[in-house]
Amino acid sequence: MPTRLSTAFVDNAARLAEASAAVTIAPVPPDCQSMRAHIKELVTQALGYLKRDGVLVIDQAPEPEVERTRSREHGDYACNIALGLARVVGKNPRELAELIRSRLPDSRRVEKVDIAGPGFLNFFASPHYLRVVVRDILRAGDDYGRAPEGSRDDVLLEYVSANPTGPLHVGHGRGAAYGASLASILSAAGHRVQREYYVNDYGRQMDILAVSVWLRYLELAGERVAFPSNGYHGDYIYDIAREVRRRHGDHLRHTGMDVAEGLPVDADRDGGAEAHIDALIERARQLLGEQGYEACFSAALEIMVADIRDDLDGFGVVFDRWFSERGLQQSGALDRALKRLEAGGWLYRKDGATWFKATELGDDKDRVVVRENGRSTYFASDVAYLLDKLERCSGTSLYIFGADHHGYVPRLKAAARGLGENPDRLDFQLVQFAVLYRGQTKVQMSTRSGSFVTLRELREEVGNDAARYFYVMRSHDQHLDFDLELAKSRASENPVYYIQYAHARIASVFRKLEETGQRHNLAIGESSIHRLDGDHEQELLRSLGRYPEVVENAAERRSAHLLAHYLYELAGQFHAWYNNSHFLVEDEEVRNARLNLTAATGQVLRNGLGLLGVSAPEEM
RNA sequence: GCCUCGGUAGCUCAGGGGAUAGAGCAGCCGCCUCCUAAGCGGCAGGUCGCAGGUUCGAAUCCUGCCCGGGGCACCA
Repeated sequence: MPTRLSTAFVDNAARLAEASAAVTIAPVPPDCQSMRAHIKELVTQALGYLKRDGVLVIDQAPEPEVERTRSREHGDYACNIALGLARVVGKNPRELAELIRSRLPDSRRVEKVDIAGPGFLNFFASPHYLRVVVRDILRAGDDYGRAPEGSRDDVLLEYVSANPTGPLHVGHGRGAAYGASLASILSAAGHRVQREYYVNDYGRQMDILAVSVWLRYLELAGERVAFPSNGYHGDYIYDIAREVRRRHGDHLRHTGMDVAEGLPVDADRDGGAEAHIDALIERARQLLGEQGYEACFSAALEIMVADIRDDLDGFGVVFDRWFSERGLQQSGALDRALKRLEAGGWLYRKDGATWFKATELGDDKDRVVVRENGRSTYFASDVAYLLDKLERCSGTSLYIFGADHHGYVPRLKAAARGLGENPDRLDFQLVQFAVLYRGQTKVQMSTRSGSFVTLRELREEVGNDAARYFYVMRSHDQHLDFDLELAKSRASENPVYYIQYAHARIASVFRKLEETGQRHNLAIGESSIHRLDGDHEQELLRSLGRYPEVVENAAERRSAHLLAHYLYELAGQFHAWYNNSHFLVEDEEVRNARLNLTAATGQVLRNGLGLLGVSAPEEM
């Protein structure tokens, strides 16, 4: 197949775009595209030609699916479009494949195209392309694999959003690691990403926190008070109480008698514990007054949020905004959202409460938005926050929930409909649970037993790198067995160390080079890149070239584990090559070509690990 | 009961319409005078839970069943 400059096909593309609305042209120049996207476009254009010339009579050409082949015999990429389209246009698949092939624009990235099996189009990457991969990587550096910002729709990603009533535990850790990695991946794939943590700083659980803190505060002050069974029992409550004492001295002190007098019995049966703690909250409000209560409440909130934030920061998990639920009330956003539902006729009153007609919008039951007691529900805040998000973000509002929250999906979609918004702009990713193992034995997660439960303890035990990687190495959609022993192991069976070791080895090659007084000459390496003809080298080249589409794919499928797997594979290919051949050879062409490939591999490992929040050490 | 995620090698998991189903670990056998053996190579290992269906083609989609995780608040 003769080669033509790729600009030619861009021109073709532009002309075609005018000729046929069915053909859409991506705004990304071909050299920045992943190979997969590039081939997709070649096929799309061929279909466009066939359609324009009346050879194919179709309304809308389907978007071609291009996949990497499993076996080398089938080239590098395969497209099955002819198999799917054959029946629609009444031709046999192989014949159709031949037609498509005949109209494929030339590309220097494609060596040849075969028609195989029942009608697959098999694309073989050109040697030119494979060589250019190394050059591109070394030139783009940290930007290799990054699509231009804004080339995909904007995403507002909300994740973690754990209640600030206690420290993060290992379950939150998975959502945090997954969310942070996904945010980076989406951003690399060209989405503009806003990361948000929704702080539930309003409602009964927060009141219980405030009261728990206050009671511990009284205890520290020397009062004798019974602690409610439904309060927060963790030791961290004492820490907060100490801080409250430091700030407010004895100003919030009342006698144990005054606190306890006339409260319903704290009993497990018949909701006694609930009634007890509610009464306790009321009592705190009375005794402390609005200001005193608020002092206690806000200290508890502030300290807890600061702790969570510090924890996440230490884990490399960051947010652009910490969105306050209370803020929704204060700003009037909540009222506005309810009015919007009201205006659409989606609210009604029953039993003294205000209900949202979720059932008519796809949920399985109606939801209360304002309780009989006049307080709005958590769901009402959710609706208000949703509205706010959809107004602030032109694209997708992406939620990362623990799997136990899956029931929220239909009600939030219903809310979107009720607000008059398109529910397809919401995307929900459910993160399944992680179970910790120490070797073969399951780690019990009870707070009581003192075995570890917090994210911080996990990070301290296995380190941030292992924790970040382990959390995302399985599909988020899948239960995760997290083996602490494996995570700490410094051997090849531990995938994090295996990958990091590959990176460290690469750095060590360059250190060794310097020690021997030699220099890496990029230019010689580039012009000699054709000397990389060994099987291991060819395989590495192919994998390196695949990186951008791995990122693309991981973003589309919201699957960080695809990147984790890829890096593991890439590291494996490097180790195999390393063991199989020497880099610091006499021949200056071969040496520099190999050093270029080595440097490129290091760069891709670094970029990929960076997206996962894992460090790429120079030595280990 | 309803909703949801799953059942793929001894174990942990990829693959989620396509061409001979893949890794790692565990098992067995090999590889350091040489840039990190914290590594590499080889062998062995599978009725893709079961039964139907759709399709030119099903581990993959649909239905039913069996087995497991999780969820179904005027809680947050």
